[in-house]
Amino acid sequence: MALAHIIMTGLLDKNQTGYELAKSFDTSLGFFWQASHQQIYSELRKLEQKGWLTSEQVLQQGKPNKVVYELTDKGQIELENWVDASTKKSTTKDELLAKLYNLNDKNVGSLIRAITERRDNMLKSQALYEKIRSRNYPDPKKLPINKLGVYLALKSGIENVEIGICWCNEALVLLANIEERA
Amino acid sequence: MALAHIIMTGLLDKNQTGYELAKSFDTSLGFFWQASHQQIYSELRKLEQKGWLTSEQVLQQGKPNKVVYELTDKGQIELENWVDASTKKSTTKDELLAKLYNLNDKNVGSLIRAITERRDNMLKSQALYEKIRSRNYPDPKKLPINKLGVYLALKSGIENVEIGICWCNEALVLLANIEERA
DNA sequence: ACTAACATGTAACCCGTTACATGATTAT
DNA sequence: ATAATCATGTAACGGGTTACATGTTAGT
Repeated sequence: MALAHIIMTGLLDKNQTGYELAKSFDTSLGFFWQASHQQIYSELRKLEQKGWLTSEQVLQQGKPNKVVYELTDKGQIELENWVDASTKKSTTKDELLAKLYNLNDKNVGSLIRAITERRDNMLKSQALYEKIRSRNYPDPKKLPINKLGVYLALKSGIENVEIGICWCNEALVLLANIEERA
Repeated sequence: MALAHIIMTGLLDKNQTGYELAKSFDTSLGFFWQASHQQIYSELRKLEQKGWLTSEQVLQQGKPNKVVYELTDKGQIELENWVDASTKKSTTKDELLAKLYNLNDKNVGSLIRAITERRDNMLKSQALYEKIRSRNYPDPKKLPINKLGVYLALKSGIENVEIGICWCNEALVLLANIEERA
């Protein structure tokens, strides 16, 4: 049931469409949860049926019409209950590390390419997160309580990409040595 | 299809039962992939049907009989193709960070408890990983190629829990301040 | 001409979780 | 007594992925 609550979390600050929420899942929400637009649209309809959200059609010209969702009081109560309830452990699915278990002199090249690709992605994420940090959280000591949690989540993301990038660089050095010998 | 290949990876070194593989998913494989025993048993049967594994019944006394699986040549080829194929991005699902977005003076207490629990779990993981490191990888420079990949995966896990623990500690300090004021 | 952004959706399928089930042995 | 370890499994349900579908406007 977590996706439901994360979508509602995305609607705390401002009302949004499914499309906008999907974009959030590519950026800010994206470093701790992934969801496709199909999942989001279908979940939004379920949440409205439960009375946790309301929706409003907005007609547009030159663009498709859109549906803007808003959190209800009932939804807010549900969110609070979720926060207080027990929290599931975080999970990771990382094919790359599994592939590394299979390292040999025939597949070093493929693995070097995969690690390089990961590093490039992480560098992009890092740039994005740092931009958000310098814009919205230049002085973390002065944050009001309602922004502190978001800041902590961002910080976690930044720290993770940082060591992720270091790890990629170190791994690439080690694997480059092997490839030379082969 | 990744679970299939990760199970086969688990059978590279030695033949194992579903039960033993499930335990690996609680420890070594566990920091980059999670799977329940139900998933593992059903996947093992599928893999045997595809001819990527073979199985052998081992009768035991005082314990339930067990089924030991072995990787076939066909399975090894399949594994190699998987390593060379394109790698999916790693994904994370982390409820705790989502809950932090909802931080307010009423739920600080719950969040402090959740972060404390996470830190305790990470400390346990850290102890386990460090034990594995000191036992099997005391001198990483002298590792043969077939152990280097596993070492790199372990290193990634160790680095992740390390900064994870630091992050928890910092977060707890910040949230403790808020709780005092409330 | 082609691609990206905008905006939403259906359908089929596979993956993953939860609950339930069995039954002996060993340790606290 | 109670719980943990060993060892495997079924069934129901819900979550998530992949493929397909539509149609305009703005930029290269």
